Amino acid sequence: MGHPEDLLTILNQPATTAAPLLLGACIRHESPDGAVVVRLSEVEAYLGPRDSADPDPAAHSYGGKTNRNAVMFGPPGHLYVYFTYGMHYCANLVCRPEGLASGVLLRGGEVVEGADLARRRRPAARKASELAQGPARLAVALGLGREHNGVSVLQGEVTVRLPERARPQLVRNGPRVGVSGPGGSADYPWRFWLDGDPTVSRYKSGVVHGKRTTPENGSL
DNA sequence: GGCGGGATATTCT
DNA sequence: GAATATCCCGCCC
Repeated sequence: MGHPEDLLTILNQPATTAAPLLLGACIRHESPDGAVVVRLSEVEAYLGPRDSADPDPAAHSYGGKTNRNAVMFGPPGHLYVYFTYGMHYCANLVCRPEGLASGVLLRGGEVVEGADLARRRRPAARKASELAQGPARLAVALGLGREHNGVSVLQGEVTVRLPERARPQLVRNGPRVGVSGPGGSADYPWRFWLDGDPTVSRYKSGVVHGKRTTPENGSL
C-alpha cells in the first residue's frame, strides 16, 4: 500500500477512473522551507483526444500537442503545471501511457502537515480549510509553480501517498468548474469530491463567465 | 454568506 | 485580439 507501483496502476487508467481513486491521497512537497502535505478532497478528470471515443473538448490536450501541454502527452506519474488567468498556477497528475494526454486536476484538499508554512504562503486564507481550497490555492499552499511542470511524483521532492484504508467517505461527482461550452455540461460530470468535506471548493452558483451553470454545486 | 468587478500573462485564432 | 481548468477584495444583504 502506498507503493509507487500502486500509484502507477491507478495513473495508467483513464483519468475518469483514476480521479475518484485519488481522493484521500496525500500530496507531499518537500522544499527548502519545509514540507507541506495536502490530503485531496476534490479533483477533476480531463481526457486526451485519443483516450476516448468521445473526445473531451475542455481538456488542454484537446487540440493536440503544444509547447504548453507537452507534459500531458508524456508518461504517467508526472506533474502538469500550467499558468492561467495571468496569475495562477494549477497542478495536474498526468495519467495514461505516453501519447494519450489525460490528466487529473488537483482542485482542493486539507493541509495535514506544514500548516505554518502553508499559512505563510497563503496569508489571505482566513480559515485552515481555505489553505488549499481551489486549484490555484492548492498550488500556492504546496509551493508548486512553473518549475514543477514535468516533475515526477514517483520519487523526489513531490510524492503521492495513497489512502491506507478503503475510503470511508462518500464520493460525489458533478460538472467541472469554470468550464464553459459542451465540456462543462452534465455529459461530462468529471468533477469528483468527498461529500461534506469543508475543503471542497465553493464556487459561484448561478453565473460563471456570464453564463448560467447547473444548480448542482459543491458541498451541499 | 453572496454577489460583482478587476487583475494579470500565456496561449492559440 | 479574445479567451482562459481563478482568486481576492469591497460592498451589500
